[in-house]
Amino acid sequence: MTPSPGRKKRSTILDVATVAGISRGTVSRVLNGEPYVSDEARVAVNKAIKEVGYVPNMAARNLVRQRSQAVGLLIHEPHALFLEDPNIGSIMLGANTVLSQAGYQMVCLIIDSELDVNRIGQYLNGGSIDGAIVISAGENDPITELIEQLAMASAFVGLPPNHRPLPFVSIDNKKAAAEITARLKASGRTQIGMIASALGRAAGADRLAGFEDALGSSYRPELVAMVEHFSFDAGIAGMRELLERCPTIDAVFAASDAVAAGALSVLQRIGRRVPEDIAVVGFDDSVWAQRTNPPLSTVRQPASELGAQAAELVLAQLRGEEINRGGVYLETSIVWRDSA
Amino acid sequence: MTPSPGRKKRSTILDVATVAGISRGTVSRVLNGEPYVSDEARVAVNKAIKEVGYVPNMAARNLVRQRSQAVGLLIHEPHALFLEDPNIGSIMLGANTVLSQAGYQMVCLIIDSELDVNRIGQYLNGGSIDGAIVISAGENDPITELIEQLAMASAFVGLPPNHRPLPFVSIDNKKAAAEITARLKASGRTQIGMIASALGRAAGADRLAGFEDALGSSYRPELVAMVEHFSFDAGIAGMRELLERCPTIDAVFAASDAVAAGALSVLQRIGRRVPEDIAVVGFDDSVWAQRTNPPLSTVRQPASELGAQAAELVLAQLRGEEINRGGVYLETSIVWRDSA
DNA sequence: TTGTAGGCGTTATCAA
DNA sequence: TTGATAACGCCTACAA
Repeated sequence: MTPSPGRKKRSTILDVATVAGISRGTVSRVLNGEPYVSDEARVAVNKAIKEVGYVPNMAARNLVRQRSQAVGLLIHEPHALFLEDPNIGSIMLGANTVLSQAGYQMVCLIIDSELDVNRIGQYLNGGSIDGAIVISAGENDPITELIEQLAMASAFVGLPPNHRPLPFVSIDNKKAAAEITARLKASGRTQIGMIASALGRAAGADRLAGFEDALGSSYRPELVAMVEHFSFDAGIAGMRELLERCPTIDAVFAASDAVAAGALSVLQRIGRRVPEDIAVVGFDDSVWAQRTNPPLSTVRQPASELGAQAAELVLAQLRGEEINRGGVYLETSIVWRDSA
Repeated sequence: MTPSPGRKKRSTILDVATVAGISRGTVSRVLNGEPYVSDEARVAVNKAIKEVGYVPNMAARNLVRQRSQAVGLLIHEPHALFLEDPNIGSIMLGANTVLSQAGYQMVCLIIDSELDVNRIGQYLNGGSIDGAIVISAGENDPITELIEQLAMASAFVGLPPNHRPLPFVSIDNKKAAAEITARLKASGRTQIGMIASALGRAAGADRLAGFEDALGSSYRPELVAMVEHFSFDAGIAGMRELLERCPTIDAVFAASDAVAAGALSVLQRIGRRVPEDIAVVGFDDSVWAQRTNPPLSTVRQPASELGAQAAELVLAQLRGEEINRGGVYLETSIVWRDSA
């Protein structure tokens, strides 16, 4: 272990210029690949750069350029969800790929306390990032307000809270929920229930709305259990509640795969056969879906594409382009496995 | 959607000073909570700050201070693992809590391509972060080399690659693996196999070493299946291989819970009862462990504590303190559930 | 094609 | 206790 000797002293453009025997201006031009530099100079500079181990100081560069060439990915999830939600990882990877290719550094900022909220406010406003991708902001999110006030380049994954008119990319949760519910109905089930989660967020509320829509007049409110999160544990609680309220229930639409997995575990424990006695479907087509027993029928959501498109949206704004009003909707599809 | 009008113009210290009717120096002193400022001035400055909506420009501040008050969390995982590994989320949360309380911004940087490697090299060296926490770097990792060369404040979660003498916090994989294997043996199993993963990394290699140690003379090489990753799919492959090589196998130590879950799915499909016919144990005590059927006996690893301690290690170096040579080891424990 | 010099927004040193 | 003023390292007109 080192006795923490402090970082090595970094060399500056001036060092490079001195070694190369030319002016700082020319060094800078080489650095930025500008035209009007003699090959001779270019070669000398590159040599000198290697020699002194020069790396540009970002703070100085950002200061004068008034931009950072970085985009933040803000993650604002309740603890439990953050650990479970496989979509987040895919979204991150998708966004990173796009930003990376455009020469932007993606920096993920996680918001997990009041302290974080303030600090990140500074980070956004202080010029450390040029734009932001926001994942799952809750209602009345202060960060969302800030982003709107600053009119900074941004893109939400999922609908922005409080219907703020901000750029976003999302799936149509309502439509997708209606589709899979309809399929359940078409397969002959008659007592179809739902474990609805996170009703405080658009994704949660819309899935319930789609469920209602699809059922129409046969919708029975007592067959809906409302739970807090899109989590396994919530699935357990929701399934128990449903069974208690209606023991003869023969189908369940769980608001997410994790919820469905929780529900399955309850059914398994009490000996209900899936799908013979009761059908279960989920939402997300996450890694969970293929690993439950039986594997889940579910709605496939293009998670990494959501991240990628959100990144594109931010980049477009950074380029000063007009962007499509009303947000971007990506297609979902139904994946039918054995659980229904 | 806004026509991307560009961000609002930010106000500077000078604006605040003008409004408050005093000099920039005093404003700066108020901002940094320094002594020797009259109450009168302090009040006037705070009022002016609100009035003009001032937020410090980080680039300028970082430039003059020569530090960024930010710590990077570098995630360098193969795609699949990143999406599955529940430890990563806990580590992130643990580290963020500590850094946040110390007034540091944690920024996660994900390394997923060659492009990323170069860009992040600049990010590290260019003064955008003061220190780095590194999760799961592979052998001959260029970023690790850079960190060592720069002698920058750092902490690895898990052992640093190539035995580089860098600060780290880890569990004792070998010891923990030996313990759970011994327990398996003590429970009367006689044909104990292992699905060993990620042998190219210390965590993977050490778990196998511990397994060998515990078995001693009864160790049988043919009862070890080597797989690439700590993943569900690898567990499937490994279990199949083991069954083929030794159909009478009666216990399996899987190198991670995800691997164990994959193994369980194979056993279930072919109708072997767990734990009656064959015992299965995992490693991590991740969310997977409690959700398999039967729930997994496994090694509990204090993931969020690993993140927290890594953060402390970085902070200590940033304060210029000497740090404990030889790294920090955290305790593990065995959690015995129903799978063995 | 190259050099010069002003300025980006803060902090920090020194007088006052 | 406060106000000038010189850095911090880089980019970018402008002049040469």
